[in-house]
Amino acid sequence: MSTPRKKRPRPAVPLSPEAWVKAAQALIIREGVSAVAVEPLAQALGVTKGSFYWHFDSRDALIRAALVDWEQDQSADVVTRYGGIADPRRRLRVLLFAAFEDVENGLFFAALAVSGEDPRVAPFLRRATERRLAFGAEAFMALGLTEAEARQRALLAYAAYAGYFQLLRATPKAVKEVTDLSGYVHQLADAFVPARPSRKA
Amino acid sequence: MSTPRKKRPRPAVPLSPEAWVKAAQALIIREGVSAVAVEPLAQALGVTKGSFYWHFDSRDALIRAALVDWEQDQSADVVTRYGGIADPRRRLRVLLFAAFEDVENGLFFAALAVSGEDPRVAPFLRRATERRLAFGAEAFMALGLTEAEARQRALLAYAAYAGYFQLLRATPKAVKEVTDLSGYVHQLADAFVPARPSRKA
DNA sequence: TGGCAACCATACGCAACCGTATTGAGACCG
DNA sequence: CGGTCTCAATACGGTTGCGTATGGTTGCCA
Repeated sequence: MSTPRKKRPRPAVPLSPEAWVKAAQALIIREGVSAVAVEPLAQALGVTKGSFYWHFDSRDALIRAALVDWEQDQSADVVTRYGGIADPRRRLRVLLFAAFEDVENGLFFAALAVSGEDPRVAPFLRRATERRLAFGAEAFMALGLTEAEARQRALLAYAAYAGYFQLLRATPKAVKEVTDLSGYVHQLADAFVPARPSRKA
Repeated sequence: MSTPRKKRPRPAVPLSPEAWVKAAQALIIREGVSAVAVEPLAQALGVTKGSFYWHFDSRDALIRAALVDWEQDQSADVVTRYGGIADPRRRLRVLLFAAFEDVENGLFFAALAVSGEDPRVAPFLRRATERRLAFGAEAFMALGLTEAEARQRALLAYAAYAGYFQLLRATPKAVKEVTDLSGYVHQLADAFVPARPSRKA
């Protein structure tokens, strides 16, 4: 009972919109987009709706903001990793390992895929998927595959990626007791990225 | 205005619990478990809640019934297809093709994965996943892989399966414009099921 | 010190949905 | 014809969450 503030304690530091966005993203990862509700979220942050509706126009606005924030991180990441690597084989393998390493991002994507019918989510999911598939197909074409082959293989690799995180999200136990993520990705890479001429049985 | 029934027309044929279960399953495929709501569902079936609560104790009971029904179809299917095939290589390939061919089932599974945190669906999802992974690992071990290798490869193949239907569910356009499902599965099978000794470059 | 803007609480109306209680219509059967 | 069983409509109360209105507290600034 040091400084008895008059009535309501008033949180030490005011909430920024970013705090709401981060909290929403964390919630999306754990429970999906539909779980982003204003009142429970406010309670978790130690405030009430009154605060939320000062920062945002609506629940939808918060969801949009969370998705936009994610999408921007996304593209920044891809560009960063993409720029340097010239050799297409190495590029693909680095991409694969980087993708699987970013668990947060993978789980977020899986959570979005869960709510793919949601009109708020759909465009983000579509853009992310198309961008990634196009990127993969391009890389496989650089390896010498025809466009049709490359797109098919990119879809395959991407499905393995998406499925992995879906399983990790839905039944983490079943996944973790099997592997050794690194071994998994190695298998994936070996199976999908055509090996160099020199290869053993 | 042939037979002017007194007041309410009374649906021609009474609703059975099965009708509710089927409707719930269709809804799960399209919009996920959380979309299974009694009143909208009743409206879609042309009746009201009063009917529903005669057949079922609660909304949860309906969801459980829908999941149980699915799970039983599942095991029946697996047993049917599994029984005959002795050659492990063929067994794996047949299994893969059969799995991808059953689009309904794949989409239903993907929808469940969406609601994996839901305590009502979690056990069903877990059982289905474990059963499938165990089956896959067993088949790969029959091909001569060690247990660790086999489980890893089963996880990989299953992730490709789950991811495919996740993508099909979330962004069908991106998937369909690529492939030719048959070609996709062929690639998958060729990549994961070790080829016979005789093999070309 | 008065005023204004930022930030938040409280209270309210509203909609969707769950579950219960009660009533009612038709079918079958004695 | 009366009873009873099946299936469904209606009406009600409760909960959760959205969005709005309004007012209160704090800090800054003229």
